[in-house]
Amino acid sequence: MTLSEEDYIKAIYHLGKGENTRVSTNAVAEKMETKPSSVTDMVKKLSDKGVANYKPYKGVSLTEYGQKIALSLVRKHRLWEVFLLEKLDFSWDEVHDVAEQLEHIKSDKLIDQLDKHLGFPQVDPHGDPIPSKKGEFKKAIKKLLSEVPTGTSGICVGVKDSSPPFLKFLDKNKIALGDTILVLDKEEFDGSLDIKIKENTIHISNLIATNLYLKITE
Amino acid sequence: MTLSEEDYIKAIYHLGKGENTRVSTNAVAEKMETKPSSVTDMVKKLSDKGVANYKPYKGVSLTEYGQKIALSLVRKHRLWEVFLLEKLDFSWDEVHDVAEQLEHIKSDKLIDQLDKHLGFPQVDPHGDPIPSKKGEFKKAIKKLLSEVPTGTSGICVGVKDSSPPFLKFLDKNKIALGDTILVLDKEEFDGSLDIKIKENTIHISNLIATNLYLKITE
DNA sequence: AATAATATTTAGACAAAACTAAAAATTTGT
DNA sequence: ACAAATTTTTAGTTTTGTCTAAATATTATT
Repeated sequence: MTLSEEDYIKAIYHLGKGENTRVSTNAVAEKMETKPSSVTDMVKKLSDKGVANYKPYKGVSLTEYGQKIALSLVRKHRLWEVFLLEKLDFSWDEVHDVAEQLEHIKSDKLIDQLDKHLGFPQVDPHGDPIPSKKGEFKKAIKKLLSEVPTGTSGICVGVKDSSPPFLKFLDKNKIALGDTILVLDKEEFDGSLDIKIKENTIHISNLIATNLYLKITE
Repeated sequence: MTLSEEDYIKAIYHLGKGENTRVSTNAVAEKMETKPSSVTDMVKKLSDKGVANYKPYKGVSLTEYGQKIALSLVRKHRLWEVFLLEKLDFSWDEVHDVAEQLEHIKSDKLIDQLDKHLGFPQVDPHGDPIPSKKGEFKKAIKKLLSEVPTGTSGICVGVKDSSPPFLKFLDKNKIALGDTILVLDKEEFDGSLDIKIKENTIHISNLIATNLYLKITE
């Protein structure tokens, strides 16, 4: 697969949210920052190659083969993200763009050894699961911290309220995007909770918990 | 620079052996495994871009700017080679092809952090020096083990005699390509020497020493 | 159900990087 | 120095991936 073909495969995969749903030409064009006519040309080619399933005016989906390729790209992307964050001290928001380039490197040995070097991680820095070599992986869902049951562990991936006072609060309590959070206990009465975050145990109010998004894998 | 342009720049650089000498169209074509006419087109383009200096029928050389680009590519290539060998357990002969892809990744932070992660190595697994961020580096030369003075340290990069008995000897004495060798002592009388190789000190005959190539940086 | 709005495809063109075949310049051999 | 051999360039094509503009199909509106 060429670089460009791989990018289209990934776009179709992500627009279909991992399900094998048809996606529209315009949706792909917007995601790829290209024109719909270019998309038509490319999905025809991908169809000829047995990667995609294209019906004029009806959108595209990936074939089994196409999904395999997509999952292998996702695996590579997420492993590189872990590498950049853990070994090269990149920050949470810097990893994506470089991983976008690294995912196209072609070498099975490279990715197997990278996986080993990183200790076979299960999720990337954004809390998304890393597909296995065979393409198996658990789904991840995003939930408010206030909505998960006691005992749940997840990765902090976003805030609902992004006002300066709230962000300042997070900073003061050393809660950052990318941190792993474990819910230790929930107080029925006021909805406050005890959480473990980076070796520390802290107590937070319900208001805080209703403004923090967690990504959890089932 | 595009991927293809970068490959041409590297080819011109290496054919000129790092010196800023003119190289012929045919030489570039052979190295790039392409046709001379394609080279003519490309070097014209590189000239227009201020990267190369092309005179019809007289060959090409790199401008100052072109040399900077070449050195940055060499730096990236060699750092990735060290990474593959030291962190991902690649072998001596597997690193080149993958590094050839990785060297095109565009991210200054990536390469700076990789350098740090590897402990700022001075040479790559083939004994070739790694240019600094600014493009400075020492020259490396290849010499027979028998010809270097006592106290010299270098990397074993090749054999003159590649007959099975000799290769078997090397294997038995645990001498492999990529190993660092330090010359401890030379015996005037028969030209035999004491060398340190991977924590072990061994004694080898002159015949052996005249068949092993070492790469040393001044 | 007819028309308007939107989405998609087709047709034709372009830039990058390669190729082939033929022409032109340079180098070599005598 | 001149013909032969070699090297290099030019001119014209091809492929990949993109674009614009025009045509066509689908969906929405009244």
